[in-house]
Amino acid sequence: MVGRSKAGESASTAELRFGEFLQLTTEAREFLANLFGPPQSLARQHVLRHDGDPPTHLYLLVEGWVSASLAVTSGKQQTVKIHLPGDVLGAPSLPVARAAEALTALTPVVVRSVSRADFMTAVARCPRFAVSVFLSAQKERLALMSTLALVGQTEGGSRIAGMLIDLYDRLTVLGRTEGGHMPLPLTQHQIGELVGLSPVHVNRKIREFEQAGLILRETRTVQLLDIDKLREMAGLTAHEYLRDPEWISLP
Amino acid sequence: MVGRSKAGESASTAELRFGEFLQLTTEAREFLANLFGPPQSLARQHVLRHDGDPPTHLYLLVEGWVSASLAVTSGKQQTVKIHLPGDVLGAPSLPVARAAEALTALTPVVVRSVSRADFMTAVARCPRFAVSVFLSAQKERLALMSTLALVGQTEGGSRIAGMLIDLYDRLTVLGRTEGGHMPLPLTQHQIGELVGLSPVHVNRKIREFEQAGLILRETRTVQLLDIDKLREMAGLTAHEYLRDPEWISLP
DNA sequence: CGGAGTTTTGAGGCTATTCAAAGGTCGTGG
DNA sequence: CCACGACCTTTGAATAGCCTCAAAACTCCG
Repeated sequence: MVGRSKAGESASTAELRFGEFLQLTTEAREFLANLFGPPQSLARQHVLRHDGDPPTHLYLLVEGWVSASLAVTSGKQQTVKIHLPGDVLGAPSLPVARAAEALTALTPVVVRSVSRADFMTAVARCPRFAVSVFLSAQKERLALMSTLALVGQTEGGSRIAGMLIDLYDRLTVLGRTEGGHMPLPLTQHQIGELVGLSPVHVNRKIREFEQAGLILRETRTVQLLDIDKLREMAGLTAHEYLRDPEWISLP
Repeated sequence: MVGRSKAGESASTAELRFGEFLQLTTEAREFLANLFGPPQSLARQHVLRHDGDPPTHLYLLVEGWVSASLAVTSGKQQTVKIHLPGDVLGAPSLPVARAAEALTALTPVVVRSVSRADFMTAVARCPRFAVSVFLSAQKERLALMSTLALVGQTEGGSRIAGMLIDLYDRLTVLGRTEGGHMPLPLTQHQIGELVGLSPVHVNRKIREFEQAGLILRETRTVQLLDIDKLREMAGLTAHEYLRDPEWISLP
């Protein structure tokens, strides 16, 4: 693992996602390594794709955070997903002529791109890949459904707790948390766009959390002091994802 | 078209969905006809699946309306999707051990079921089917993203307008609207669970809509009197879905 | 050190919620 | 066919949660 090359690391990012539900064969590893283009570095604030752009490419996020957001008339924006390393960006707009979501780098990022033609060809040619990306898409649906439930049915405190727990759990899988400690490179304004609250109200709630001893803020970082309490506030049932389920028989 | 058999009608329901993005081959038609089991009738209020149940099957909705909803602690519920004829029910829970969404018949319904094993085998064996269901899944993600944007960023009136327009457009594709007229077999409580408002507030807003001359209510039916105005209130950009895009090359 | 962006705080107002109760509608059983 | 009960809709009043506006304090980068 030590001294692995840049290309090697990128490949492992791809395997992280596409091997999530299915064991990867050596052949599939080979296949994945060549599907995505070379790593590209982009600065914070860079817009990978505006909404309305023709969705010609998908991106594999290798490093950094990216937001996917929708504009509503009245100038407001809803962030529908915070993408973390390993995520595939831009897939929801595959079946439409103009991209629905804007993709914006929240931190400096590294991505590898693939044309939608190449991506869909891979889906059609490689059953293992098809099953994998199909199940990933369903997982994303579940994530959106959970967020919708949170935003639609709970008050501010629960929403923010839910957002923190979601990011914490996902970062933990990536090995990027440590004793309740996690990176959080989001402004309070951005948190508001994520959970459907005004920046001012986000501030008051976060402040309450801190005074209640639930969290501790540092620069671009938070420490979750009472994860169980936060999880309970969010009030969502955690999902147990299946790996290599017996009911999938590949040809 | 006249005097078509029950089985024939069911098959056409399947083709409606799976031929949405791709032309169906005769072979694929054959394939689809045998994938789903026989039509089953279920009464209104019947729960096809509780949340927490093992998600052993998917369902093709042939006739009627079905809601997919998530429970949050505090006893509230968020309806994440109103399913109409042609929809596939239950797919989001494919990758998890216990179903996240409950599926409830809002009207008397007819469904055809398929085991998840058979469904996933079809994905793995038939590239055309894989591409089709993959794109359908992305379309569902877009729908959820739009709903989330509506619920997260707009006030009550816009949310209800958005819900009406969404259902109107989907029913129109199915040929079930006529001059602004559409079926609406939802209680105001259910509308509230859909858009994140209390039943009382839903009532007041709907009442306002009626007094403003935007809609006209009849039993289990609404007439949209000013569709353009409602669409503007919703404030979401409509998506242009692609059929048989040139960038999909099948083996 | 300057300036842009971010966080914090206060005040007032609006939207939506809860609770409670009355009035309707519909299906069902007598 | 009518009467009853369950559910749904409607209305009012009080309250809670959140928003907007505005300005001050702070942070970070150049």
